[in-house]
Amino acid sequence: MYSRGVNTSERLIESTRELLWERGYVGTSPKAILERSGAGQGSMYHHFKGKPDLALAAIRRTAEEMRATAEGVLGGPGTPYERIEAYLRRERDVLRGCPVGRLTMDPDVVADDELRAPVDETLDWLRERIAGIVEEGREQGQFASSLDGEEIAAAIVATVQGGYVLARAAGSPAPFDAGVRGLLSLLASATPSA
Amino acid sequence: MYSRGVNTSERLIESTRELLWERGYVGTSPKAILERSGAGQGSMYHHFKGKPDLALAAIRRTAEEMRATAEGVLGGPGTPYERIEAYLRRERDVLRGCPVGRLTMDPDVVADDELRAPVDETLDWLRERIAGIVEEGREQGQFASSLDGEEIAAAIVATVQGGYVLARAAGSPAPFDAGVRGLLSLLASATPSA
DNA sequence: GTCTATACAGTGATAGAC
DNA sequence: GTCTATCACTGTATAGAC
Repeated sequence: MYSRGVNTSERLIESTRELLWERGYVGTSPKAILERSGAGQGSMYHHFKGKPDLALAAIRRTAEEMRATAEGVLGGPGTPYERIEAYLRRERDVLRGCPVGRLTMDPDVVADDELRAPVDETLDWLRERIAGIVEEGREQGQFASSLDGEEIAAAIVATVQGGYVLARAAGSPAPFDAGVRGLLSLLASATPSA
Repeated sequence: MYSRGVNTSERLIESTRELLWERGYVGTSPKAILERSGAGQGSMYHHFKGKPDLALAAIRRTAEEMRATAEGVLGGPGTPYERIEAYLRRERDVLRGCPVGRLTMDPDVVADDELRAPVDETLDWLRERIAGIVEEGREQGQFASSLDGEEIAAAIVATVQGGYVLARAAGSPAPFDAGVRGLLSLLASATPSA
């Protein structure tokens, strides 16, 4: 429940974001959204065309937020390795998983191009952003020239996304942290001089 | 009486396995299972206590199968690096995702210890199995002694699980393959002599 | 073991009053 | 803009006949 200062449309979107993160698209019912937001049936269908429309607004906002969070770390100070390390080690609520990545396991999201688009664009942007940083590191001689920026970036983002899977399976953040350490140890040893 | 082919209980389990893979636990209804298996309502509740009980049987079988498939590659011939490469490059229906890993995004599976157990045990076994191979490679001098077997194994399994996420987001297997190549390039360069 | 009938809450949406 | 009423349909399960 949100304070009365925030308008109904806003509360609906925020409640939907929470539920999509917790239960996914298939597992989130309009009824649950209404209960959490404190809005009535009529309000929801006044502001949004239906469940997919509201979910789209929620997914777009979550995607934007994830992008901003990542950019805050990746665009920070430090060497390429340090910025990648900062991204990998950044504080996360590991057991909750990634609010964007989890949507890829939702059949109704993947089947709908409009719902999938923000997910695709965000993860694509993230890989490109990291690929550029790896290339930067190569040019500076921090990484071996044999490395491919896009491939390393894909491995980095996959390690994070897969780390969530392992952590949720285990009921503990430990496998996530182990994977991150493993990847960083490989990256650290992939220097031209090593 | 085997003359009529596969028995009903078997068909129910197989149909449930398919649906869990395609739509997850929350997205799979008893009705859909009955339609796909050709069984009637009564048969299902005769053989199984309900949806969770049937799902448990299906998940256990899928987990066993995944383990056998992985062991087939990891226990094969070749150096430690080659066996890990064989595991990473093994043919996969990438866009369908991992039938075990995808269950970790299902709130009702993660919330139920009995349903989560086969998922946990399988991914845990996989990490341990690969960790042993990495240790083997270290002892043989193929991998740098600075590497930690369990950490590298976590990174490997996470790259696969996360690769599925990236591929499904993109609607293409390309990011999965890129991540695998990236990880292998890092592993290949993490030799004591490199 | 399998079938049909039944139950009853939940889902996703529409209609119309205020 | 928001509310309540209503609706057709699905989800999950039980009962009892065959």
